Amino acid sequence: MTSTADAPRSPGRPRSIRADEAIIEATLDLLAEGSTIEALSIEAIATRAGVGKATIYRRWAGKDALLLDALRRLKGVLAQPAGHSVRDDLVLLVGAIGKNVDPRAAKIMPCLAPAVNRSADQFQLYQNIISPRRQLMREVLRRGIDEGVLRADIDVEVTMALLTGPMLIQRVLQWNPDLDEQALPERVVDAVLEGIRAR
Amino acid sequence: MTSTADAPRSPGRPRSIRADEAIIEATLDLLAEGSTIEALSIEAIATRAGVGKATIYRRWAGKDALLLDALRRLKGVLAQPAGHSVRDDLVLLVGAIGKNVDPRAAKIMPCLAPAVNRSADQFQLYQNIISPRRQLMREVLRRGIDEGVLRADIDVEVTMALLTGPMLIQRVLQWNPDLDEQALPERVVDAVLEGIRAR
DNA sequence: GCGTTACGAGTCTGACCCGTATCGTATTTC
DNA sequence: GAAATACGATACGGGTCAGACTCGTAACGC
Repeated sequence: MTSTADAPRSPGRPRSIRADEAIIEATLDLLAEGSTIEALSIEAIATRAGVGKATIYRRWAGKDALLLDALRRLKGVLAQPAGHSVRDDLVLLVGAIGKNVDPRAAKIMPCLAPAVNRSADQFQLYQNIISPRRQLMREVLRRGIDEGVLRADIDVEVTMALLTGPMLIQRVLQWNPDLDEQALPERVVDAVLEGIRAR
Repeated sequence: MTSTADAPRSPGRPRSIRADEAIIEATLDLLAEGSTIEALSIEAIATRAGVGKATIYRRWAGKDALLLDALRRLKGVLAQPAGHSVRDDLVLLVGAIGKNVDPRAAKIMPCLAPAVNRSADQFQLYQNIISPRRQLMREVLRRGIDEGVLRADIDVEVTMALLTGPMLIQRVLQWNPDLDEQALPERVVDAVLEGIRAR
């Protein structure tokens, strides 16, 4: 955002907060309605927000800067594991993957996949968003090891990929349309816990 | 492609096969260089291929049809599991996920994620590409169950997601930059086989 | 009230692109 | 050699968009 933290009381009419909101909301709405990131035009955003183009350019340097701000709004709150059962905590965390407070996020997220690998900035943004969630899961796994519920020799990072991957490809890519997304978190956690080898 | 199977010997100059090649190659090259699907223009392809635009429109109805043909070239050959050890076969199949003969595919694949969920056609195309691979893995898992190597009560579809997901998010999304992609297939298969619960 | 800044709406220039058409030329069959 | 079809190149009208700009108006501090 352009705004500096300090506000030495500048003269003139202050910027409209409603315009800020409207621009961000319009951006997210358009994305959620199916527009691709690059098909999204400042003109369309301005029209949708009921705002002049200049009002947008006055706040952001360009589409990228605006998008960055808009996408930040999508970060849902972190799920809070209860801390009783390791299994239940994992089910909660796995179920929270790709599930955001803002329903628009579900439509928007898949669009970010290509962007993430093209610019280092966007890759960093992505990592910043997911790393706290990853940390949460890491802690639960470590707790499981400490409590003796999980084997001590597991690779925690691989295990996180194991738990996250299935849910992510299903939610983002619709990898297998026949899978029951509702029941998946539990299924995944239990399968990973027990293993599939016959005993 | 436009070409009909039968060739009743049409008069006039035949279409240049080199042009066909050049157009497809130019398309894949541009995509691999970072162009997004929708940023890709017929004009850019024509220029890159050293070809007139008309030559492209003579062959394909539009960008979509051309892309469809071009992307078909990326399908790698199916990995062929040896059929001895279930574990080794799974490691082979998991390692083959997202790994294509054409090195450009790695750059192009992430771009398809958004497209897949926007049009039913493209979703179908995607499913057509992955479903034979899925079938291959399904057969290995079934064989494992029949041979008594795998538990009989596992959900085969969930297990496939379990094996595929981690590899896919790592190869396509670079989900965790610190993970050793080389060793991942083996790690994933073994973890899924053994489970992580302490015993 | 005055200077300052923001506002929505609109205009303008210069890109870029699509899809078609038209050049003159090349390559094929009959 | 004539008809047919392809070729690369280029021009065309129609479209969208970026950004910078201009209006007349609105909100703020002094």
